[in-house]
Amino acid sequence: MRIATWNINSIRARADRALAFLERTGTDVLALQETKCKDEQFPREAFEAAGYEVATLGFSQWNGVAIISRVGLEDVQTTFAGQPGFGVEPVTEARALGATCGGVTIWSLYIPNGREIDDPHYAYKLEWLKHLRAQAESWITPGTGDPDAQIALVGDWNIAPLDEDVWDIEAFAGRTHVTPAEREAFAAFADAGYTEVSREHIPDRTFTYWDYQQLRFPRNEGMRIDFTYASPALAARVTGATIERNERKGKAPSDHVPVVLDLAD
DNA sequence: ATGACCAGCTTGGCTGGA
Repeated sequence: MRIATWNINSIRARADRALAFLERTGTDVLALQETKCKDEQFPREAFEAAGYEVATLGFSQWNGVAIISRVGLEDVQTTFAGQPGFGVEPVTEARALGATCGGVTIWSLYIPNGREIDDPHYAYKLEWLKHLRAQAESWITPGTGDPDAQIALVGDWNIAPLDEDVWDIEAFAGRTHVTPAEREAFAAFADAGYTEVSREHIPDRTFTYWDYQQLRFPRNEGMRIDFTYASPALAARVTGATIERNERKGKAPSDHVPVVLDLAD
């Protein structure tokens, strides 16, 4: 089975790219982030015509996640327990969508950006990750969950875990995505029993995001912020991973590219 | 060329992205 995650940066602007990607790579399950549309605006028919089922979560033009599967799409969940909202009167955002596809529970995750270190969105980001981690741990803990569960936490984590995950760490002084607190929040998923399964298959300094501005892509000045955490039972099935760098080329690309994961049958 | 932001909505100048 082949699963992939991609921050598409508007599904309406790039449905053709997503369809071509599915056909070209033979991906069975695609988790999307930043679909940037309400559920009723999602171009689901195009994917259904290609033989996929579609689950979407979109409240407005911001955020938005989806799962597209041709190996079943069951038990759709539109939040995780305890998912924080943003604001004084917390508003839940469209950032987490779970579904079971071919026996694997896939969570399409769009972790909050954080904006600036002194912005309330930064504290929100850390809180969001803390609660997701607590739930993810419970899902594979005996008693509250199933130690044999096959769970994939995939998406745009908006964190560069290592200095080599950005083109120039000195350019990120005082910025989000590289702070110790964010990196600790990311590493906490490993402490909870999950393994980030893409890195061992992909060379260092292979990026998943390049800003549209300042020739960042031609200069390969990017960031690696899209990751795939797997539960123990799922991690044991991973046979390979790729970053689809060529998806950043051509007409009207997303600023992120897909991360593809291959699983043994 | 991989080339000097892009998306959506309020449709024209904002916000959000990272």
